Amino acid sequence: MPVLADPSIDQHGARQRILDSTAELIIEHGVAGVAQRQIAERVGIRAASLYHHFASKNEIVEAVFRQGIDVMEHAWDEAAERTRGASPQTRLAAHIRAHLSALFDHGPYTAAHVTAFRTAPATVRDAVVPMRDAYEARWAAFLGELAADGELADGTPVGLSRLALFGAMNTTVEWFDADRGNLDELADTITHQFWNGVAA
Amino acid sequence: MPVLADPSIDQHGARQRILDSTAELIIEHGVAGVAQRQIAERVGIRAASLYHHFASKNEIVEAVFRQGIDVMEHAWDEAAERTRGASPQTRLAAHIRAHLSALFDHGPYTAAHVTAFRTAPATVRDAVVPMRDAYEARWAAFLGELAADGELADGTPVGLSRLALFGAMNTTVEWFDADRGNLDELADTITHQFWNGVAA
DNA sequence: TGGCACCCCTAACGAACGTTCGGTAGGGTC
DNA sequence: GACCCTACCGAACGTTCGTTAGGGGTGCCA
Repeated sequence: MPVLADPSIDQHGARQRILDSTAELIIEHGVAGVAQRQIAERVGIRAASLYHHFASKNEIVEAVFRQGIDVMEHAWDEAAERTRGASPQTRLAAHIRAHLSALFDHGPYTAAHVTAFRTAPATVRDAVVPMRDAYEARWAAFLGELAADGELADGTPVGLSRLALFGAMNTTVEWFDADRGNLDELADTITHQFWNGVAA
Repeated sequence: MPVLADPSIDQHGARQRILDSTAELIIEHGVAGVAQRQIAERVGIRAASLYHHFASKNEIVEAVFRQGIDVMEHAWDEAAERTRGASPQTRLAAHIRAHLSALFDHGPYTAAHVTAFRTAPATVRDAVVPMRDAYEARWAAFLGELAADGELADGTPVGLSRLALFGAMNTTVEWFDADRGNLDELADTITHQFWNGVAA
């Protein structure tokens, strides 16, 4: 069986380059602000050729979002495995760092997802919601476990706290420059602020 | 001088209804996802009639953003005046509550601004940036003052902490339902989390 | 009564949109 | 040599986009 001639390699390359360009453009202009001719130009093909790889624009967008959630989930799993049995704060720090890694270290997919999901067409949103929910459920379970173990302050509204943390993490894509800033420091700051607050 | 017959009242009415509809649509679909014919339909006029009130779509969007920042600034000023001389935590709580008020209590303008500014056309962004910066400067000065007074933990990266707080507050528009939830409770949660953290 | 802002209309413009179509170059398979 | 598949193309489709031109009606003021 020929390996080098495997056609799925080339296909994968083109497909992936389409998703890459789309994700970058979505971050910049939002879903509705991206034209397929723009995507095609970045990839180096014509707009009509996109239809060889995807059935529609929405299908491209959906694939971008799915990959963004995939990246988050893999980052979560890796962090969970690496810190199994560690202290609550260590595990929390690892998961926050993993989420930021998904946003900055593993392509533009997660950033495209968290910034543009809300304004995407309803059909796309509906198709992706279950994956989103599954990821959020991991966080909810983790924080619920911490609360049950008495690691969180009494009366902490776990759901609200989680959403506030998500907000703090996800909006970093609007101002954090991964090329200049230090992602570890950013993760430490967010972790410390979430855990201890800023008061003296 | 006739007051009821003031023509600026009617003009203001139509103009404001245009901005209102535009802001609502922007929150839902992003700037590029909103068509002028949609805006006009909500207002109850034809798309061409928008040009009696604004010179272009971008000018409408810019006016929405400006009003959104205006609302934030007024909310800030009101909170600052009301809590002058109070404790740091009281003042912080008032400003957080004021920012959330701007997002949920005073029309869709602030929500449209914080969610859609990043993906708006560059010309619109550039025109609005000075107003944005002025508002952020108020927060920066306030938190800097707290740090100088020793109210914040040593080594707190004030800039990063402020941006994380902004992220937590601004993303509430994605999930908080002002009709069901209690805005005071939300503000208290965010304030407490920012100040004290969630740890037991 | 006439004028004149003001507000909105119908109709239409060129450009850009997502999408479809038929076709072709190149390589692998029988 | 006939056939098929992959990857892409140019051209065009109908629709929608932001925008413009020109006109009509209403109400205040001289």
